[in-house]
Amino acid sequence: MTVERSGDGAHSAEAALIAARRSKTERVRARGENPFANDVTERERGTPLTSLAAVREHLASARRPDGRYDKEAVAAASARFRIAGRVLFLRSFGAGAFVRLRDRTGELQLYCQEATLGAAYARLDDLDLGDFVEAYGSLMATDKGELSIDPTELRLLTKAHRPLPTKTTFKDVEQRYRQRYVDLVANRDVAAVFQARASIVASLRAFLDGRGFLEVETPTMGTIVGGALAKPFETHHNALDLKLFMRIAPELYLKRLVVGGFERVYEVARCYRNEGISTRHNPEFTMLEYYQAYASYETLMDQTEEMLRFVDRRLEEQLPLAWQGWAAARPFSLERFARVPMKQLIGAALERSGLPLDVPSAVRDKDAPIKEWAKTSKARGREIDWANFRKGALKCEGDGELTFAAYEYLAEPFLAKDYRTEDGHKSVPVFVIDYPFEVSPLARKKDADPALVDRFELFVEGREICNAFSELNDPDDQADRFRAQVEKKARGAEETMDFDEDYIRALEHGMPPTAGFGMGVDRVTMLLTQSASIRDVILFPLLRPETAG
RNA sequence: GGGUCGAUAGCUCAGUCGGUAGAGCUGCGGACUUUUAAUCCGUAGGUCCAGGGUUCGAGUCCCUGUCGACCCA
Repeated sequence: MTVERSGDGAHSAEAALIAARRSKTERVRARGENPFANDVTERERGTPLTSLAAVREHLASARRPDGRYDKEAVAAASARFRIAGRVLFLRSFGAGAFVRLRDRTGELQLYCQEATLGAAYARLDDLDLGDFVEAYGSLMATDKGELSIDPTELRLLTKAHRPLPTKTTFKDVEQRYRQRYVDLVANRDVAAVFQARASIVASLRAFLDGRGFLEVETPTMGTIVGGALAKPFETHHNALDLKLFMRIAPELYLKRLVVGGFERVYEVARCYRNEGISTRHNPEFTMLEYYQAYASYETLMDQTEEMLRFVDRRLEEQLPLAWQGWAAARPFSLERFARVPMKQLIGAALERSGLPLDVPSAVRDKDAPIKEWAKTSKARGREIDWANFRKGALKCEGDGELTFAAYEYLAEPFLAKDYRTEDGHKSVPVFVIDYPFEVSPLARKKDADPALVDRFELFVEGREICNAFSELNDPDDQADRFRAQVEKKARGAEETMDFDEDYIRALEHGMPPTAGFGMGVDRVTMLLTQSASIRDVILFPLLRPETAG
C-alpha cells in the first residue's frame, strides 16, 4: 500500500487524518519500536494474554449486584494481567487517562496514570481510536465502580491508519455493506446478528447430527440444472472446454446419496440463482437440505417444529441479551403451528374476501367482474393483486397450476393476518400442505389423490421458510415429470429443470421411501434476528462495483 | 423491470425564496488526577455524487447518468 492510495485527493480532510496517524507511526518507529508488533505470545512476553472477559471473571466476587465493582475488594485481589485489545475510547486528564479496550470477549478500560506508568505515559500520545494495544498491570476499581487495569506497561501493537467512525455512529447502508469490517466494529447489534447466524447454523447441525444425519458436500458446478425451478449462473471450464452451471439446489445429488445407503444426509448448501436482487433475494444464499429415509412429509412437519424451537432456544442461551430484544420485537410465535391444505386455504380466503368460489377459474374469463371483486375484497381489508393474478392464471396450463396461482394471490399474502395466536397478538406459522403435482416435479403423488403431492411449505409471518415433501422414487414417474419440464422449456418457459439421465438411473437402482426438506438459512436468520433485509444477514452481499474516484 | 426517496467535511446531519458552505463529533494545540456521548478555550478540515442545461449568479431549479435504500413485479 502506498501513501498516495490512502487519501482520495491529497488535501482532503480524510488525508489529513490519515497523515496525522502515519506521523505517529513514524514516531514509534523512530523510538525503535514496531508499530505492527507481532511478539505477543507467552513465550515471547513471559506472561500469557488474558481475555477481557476472563479478567472480569477473576474479579466476579468483587462485583456488586448493580454491576459495579467494590474498590477495596478489587484492590485486595491484587491480581496482575496482561491484556490486549482495540482502543475504542480515549480520554486524557492531565496526569491520568482512560483507554477503553475491546477484544472478542468484551471490553475493559485502562486507567493510565503518570505515577504508575512513568516515562511510558508519553506513549499515550501515539495512540488513536482503532489502534490495538497491549497493557500489563494490576486491577483497580474507579470511584464509579468501573473495573480497570492500572498499567505499569503499555505499548502499541498495531497502528490504525484510518479513523473509525466517531461515537460508534456509522449508518450509511451502502458503506456498511461495502466496509463490513467497519460496520462490525461500529455497530454492535450488527455483530450480534452474525453471531446469531453462526449459532443458528451450528444448532441446525447439532440438531441433525443428534438424529444420525451425515453431513456431506456435493458439487456446486455441474453440466445440467436441477433440483429447483430457477435461472442458473453460467460459467466455463477451460481445460475441458465445458459450459457449467452453478447449482440452484443440492437436491438431486443428496437423493443419489440416499440411493447409495446414506439414509439420513444433509448439506448446508451455498446456492446461486441468477435472478433479481431484493430485500429477500441475494444471488448467492444458503440452504439447508436434508433427506430422511423411511419418513414422510408428515414426519418432517413434526421435526420442523422441533428444529425451529431447538434453534431458537440455543440462540437464547448463547446470546441472551440480543435474543431478548429480537424476541420482544417478533410479530410471530413458534409455540403452535397450523397445518392447512392448499385447497382449504383458498376456500377460506375466498370466504374472508367475500368472493364467489369460482373466482380461481372465472378470473380467466374475458368478462370477469374483476372490478366488482376488487371492491368487495378491498372492503374486507384484502388488497389482492388482480392484474398479476389474472396474468398468472392465463398462463396456467392445467387445474393444478391454476389452484397454485389462486393460492399465491388470494391466500398467501394474508397468511400472517389470517392465522393468529388466540390473543391475536402474534401470527402463527402455517404449514401449507397438499400441493398440486404440476408445480412439484420432484414430489411424490398422494396415494389418496394423485392430483396432489405429499408436500408442505412453511410460512412464518407470511414468509416462505421451508419446502419439503415425500420424495418421488418411482423412476418412470420421475422420467415423465422431467420430460414435461423439458417440453415446457421448449414452449418458452424460463424456470424449468433439465432431464437428468443419471438421476433416473440412480432411482432405477432403488431409493427407499424418503422425505426431503429444504430451508433458507438466510431467511431463518432474518426471522429470528428481526432483520428487514437479507443483506443484513449476509456478511458481504453482492453490490455493484464501486466506481473509481 | 416499474415506482418513491436519497447522495453536502473522516462520521452524523442542517442548509429558508436561487445570492460568500454550516453545526456536533473526529483531528490538531492547550487546560484539567476517577471519565462513561466528560467539560472548557483555540484551530484546521469542502470535487455540495458525476456530466450537461437554465440564470448575472445553482448545494438549491431542469435533464441525463452512477450508486444506494424502500415498495411493487
